Amino acid sequence: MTDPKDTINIENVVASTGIGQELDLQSVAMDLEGADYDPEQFPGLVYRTQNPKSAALIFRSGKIVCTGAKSTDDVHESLRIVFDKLRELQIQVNEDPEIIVQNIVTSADLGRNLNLNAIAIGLGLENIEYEPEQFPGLVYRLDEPEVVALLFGSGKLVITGGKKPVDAEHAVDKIVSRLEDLGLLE
Amino acid sequence: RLRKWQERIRTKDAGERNLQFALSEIDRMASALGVPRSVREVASVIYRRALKEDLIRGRSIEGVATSALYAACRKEGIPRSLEEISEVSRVERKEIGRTYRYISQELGLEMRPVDPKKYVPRFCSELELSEEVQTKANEIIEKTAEKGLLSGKSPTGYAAAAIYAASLLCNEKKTQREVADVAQVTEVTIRNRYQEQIEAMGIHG
DNA sequence: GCTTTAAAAAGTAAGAT
DNA sequence: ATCTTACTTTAGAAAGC
Repeated sequence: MTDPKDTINIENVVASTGIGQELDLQSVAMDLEGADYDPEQFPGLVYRTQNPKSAALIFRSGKIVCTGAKSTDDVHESLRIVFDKLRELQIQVNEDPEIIVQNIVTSADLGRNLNLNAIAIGLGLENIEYEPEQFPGLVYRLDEPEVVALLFGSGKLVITGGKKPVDAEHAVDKIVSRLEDLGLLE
Repeated sequence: RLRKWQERIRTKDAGERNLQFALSEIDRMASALGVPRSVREVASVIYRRALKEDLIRGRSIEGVATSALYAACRKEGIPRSLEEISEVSRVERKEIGRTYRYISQELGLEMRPVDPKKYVPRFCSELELSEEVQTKANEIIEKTAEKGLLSGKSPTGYAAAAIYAASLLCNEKKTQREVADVAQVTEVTIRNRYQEQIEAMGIHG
């Protein structure tokens, strides 16, 4: 059987950084083509990169949030593009701004259908949240690694809240062993 | 000092008034839903616990009261869907669901997922279906749920599909629209669940 | 608390064809 | 009846209301 760990795929990476300079978003919005800026609605300016695909939220303070990238490498590549665009507008950008990964969203497949009702009771009703009237996934919060897993009847799952790619692997291992111990993964 | 004393009384009175308002709202909604007195009592106990644990801060009294009633109905085995609950509340469905999940978690209510069979008697009586249909619908729910068909599916849609299927099998046919209306789900949902259930039961209509 | 961004999972819903 | 689009849930940062 294929190891569920091998089915892990990073779907989204959220990271934050800063250019170390204050910005006049109004003028940046004018000069940067494709920029969306509506301060009434949200204080950040939205700038999307195409390759790799991502969305950067640029703030007046010079801080930036990058989301939508498929890997940590893509986050760095996307932000490199954003930094260069800003430099083209004669804006000073620090040499190598520190980029901090804040969250990684992953998907995986256990390869078996899951009986969520049995899992809810097996894992302990106090540890899970399963309200199929509101959402089809069972919400399972792990302490180590500190991530949240959404389990579906198809055996597919989503893991979010991790800061390193290995967090998802550890989470999948723990979930698999716990379900096996309960005899709910057969 | 005298002033502080008055403030305490004022605060106490305000708190008392809020509690009375919440309890009267629970009573009003419970009456509108036609649930027994035991459910209102369970709901008020849940509300008082939420109040004691300070879970109302940042939330509306009405929202917590409605969620307490929703939880109470489930605890008492006569669930009302969020859709039904929201019709007698001035709080919107999404907010009721969120608040319910919050107080359920914080108070450790350990609520089990709603069993679709719990909706069968009420839905069937609204449709004027016989005891035979109810028994058949329960059987369909029981057997298909055992095969894992229930995972992730909404209890009302699941029950509605089983009732629709049972009505056909017992020659007391109700249209998908009629069943969809009492269960407050779409015909598409009934169609989808019905198809899966029939397949799993090895039946053909 | 909310606002905005992106992305997956699967169920449900609404409007169009 | 089927298709498309959209909304539900999870996490996290940003600045401001």
